[in-house]
Amino acid sequence: MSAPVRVRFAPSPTGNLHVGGARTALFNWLFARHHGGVFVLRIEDTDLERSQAAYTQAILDGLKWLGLDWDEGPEVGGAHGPYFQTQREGLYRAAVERLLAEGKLYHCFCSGETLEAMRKDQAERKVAIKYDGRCRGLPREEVERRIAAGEKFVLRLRCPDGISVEWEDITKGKLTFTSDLLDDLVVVKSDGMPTYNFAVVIDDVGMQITHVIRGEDHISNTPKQILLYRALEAPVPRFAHIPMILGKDRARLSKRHGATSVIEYEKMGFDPEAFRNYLALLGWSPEDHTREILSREQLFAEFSLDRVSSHGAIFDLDKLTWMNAEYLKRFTPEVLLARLRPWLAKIPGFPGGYSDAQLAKMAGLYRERVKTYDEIVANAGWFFSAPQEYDAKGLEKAGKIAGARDLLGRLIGRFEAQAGFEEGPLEALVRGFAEAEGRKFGDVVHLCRLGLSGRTATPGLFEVMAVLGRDESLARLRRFLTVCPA
RNA sequence: GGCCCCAUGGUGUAACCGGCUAACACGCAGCCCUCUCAAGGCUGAGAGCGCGGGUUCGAGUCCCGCUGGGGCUACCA
Repeated sequence: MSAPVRVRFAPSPTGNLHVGGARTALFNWLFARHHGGVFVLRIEDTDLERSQAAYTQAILDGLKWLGLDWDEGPEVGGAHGPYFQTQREGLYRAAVERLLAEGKLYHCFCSGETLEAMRKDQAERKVAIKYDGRCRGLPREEVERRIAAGEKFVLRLRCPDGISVEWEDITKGKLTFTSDLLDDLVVVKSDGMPTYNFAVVIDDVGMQITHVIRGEDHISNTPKQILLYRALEAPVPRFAHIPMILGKDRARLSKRHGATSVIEYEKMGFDPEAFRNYLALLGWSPEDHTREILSREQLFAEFSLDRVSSHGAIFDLDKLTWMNAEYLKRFTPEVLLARLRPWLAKIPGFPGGYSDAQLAKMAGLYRERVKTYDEIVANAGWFFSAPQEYDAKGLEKAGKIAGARDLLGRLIGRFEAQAGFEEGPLEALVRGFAEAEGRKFGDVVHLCRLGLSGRTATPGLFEVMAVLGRDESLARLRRFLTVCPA
């Protein structure tokens, strides 16, 4: 038995959950579930300037919306907490003291301006930009004196020269870096907070993370972190760097490409399961790639890091939309109604006098006609309030039907005489009526549709009438009679 | 500038350790169905696998170079 799989998603609360982060979280979650491992959520809030508690909540909400549940982390706790980096200062300090005692760190008093000048010079000389180590050999007395004098300093890790740092990345294969190009990275900032690279390593070690699955933008951080693992004499986890999610121009997805945070997709009316399914297929595919609609159980069963592709993937709203529609089509009317309720509630007049059964039937009528939840809001409003106006094109067409108003009048008479109000008999009635009148069935249908909805496009007329009910249908048609072209 | 990653139709992917007429899906076009709109069914266009060299009987699949794209080069994460 190998050690149990422990993975983590470690966002920093400086914004909402982005689709890139969401996909990273998803892959971690799927990997953990596939292996029966543990999925840890850790909040990296060491950037005091930009971190906000509200964002932490937004990220948790985003993960919950996607249905990604974590086994350890905020709200659920766990044996390896705390799960906020700002609450783990003691752990960092202990590590720092140890490394300092072992001579693996050193104090650096260089100011921002000094460093800037150094980099500018290196840039001009077209040489690798890195800290030149000028504080590396400061005498102990000088260090102590300057600290006592209240000078600001950071702590840097002494990086070995001339060695090659490499690891076998699960998705990228063997990756190699020369330590000569690596900075003596800052481990503790002058405000006393650990830097990202340092905190990550301390926490991944402390939380016994076995696999680090993250975006490939972290590849170049990895050798630095490996050096840190070595300094700490801690086991190095496996790494899997997954490709970025890109905009249509192949640049990393950003606001200018459109919506980037998952909350925006929720607001656009996407179903979380569909969104999650779509995200799973961005950079990964199951062995049988002809199947694309995958339940969470199927994803758990089939997810594997070695089937993650190695190049960036463009986020395709069209395909996401298609997938969303596929999900809607698979829902029963009752399930659809349940998911739709928050959206329906925005419609003036909702729920009118309709029973849940009627509402479910209505949802069912739109199931194959809308691709997102908010489309139904835009299209089904007329169910809840009679039309105040009628589609201009529709009226124009009605005007071309000779004697439309009288025709409609006679049809209303027939409806009034009709005992029940089920779609089958209604259709039979209208077909018979059209034939008797020598009219095209379609003309009669279109006239009714316009009268009932004010629209030229709705679900099937007779199904609509059955849901609206006898009284409402007749009331609407009678009103339409007063404005119907003669 | 330096370092690193990547490269199959418009998009997402597939093609096992080299053997294809390069597959699936989205999107697109046309047709069918039809009371509208959808949905559905059928058909089709669209890549010869970034480019150039190798290796091999044979390469999208291996090697080298180039080009292109992306990422990182912070006391941000």
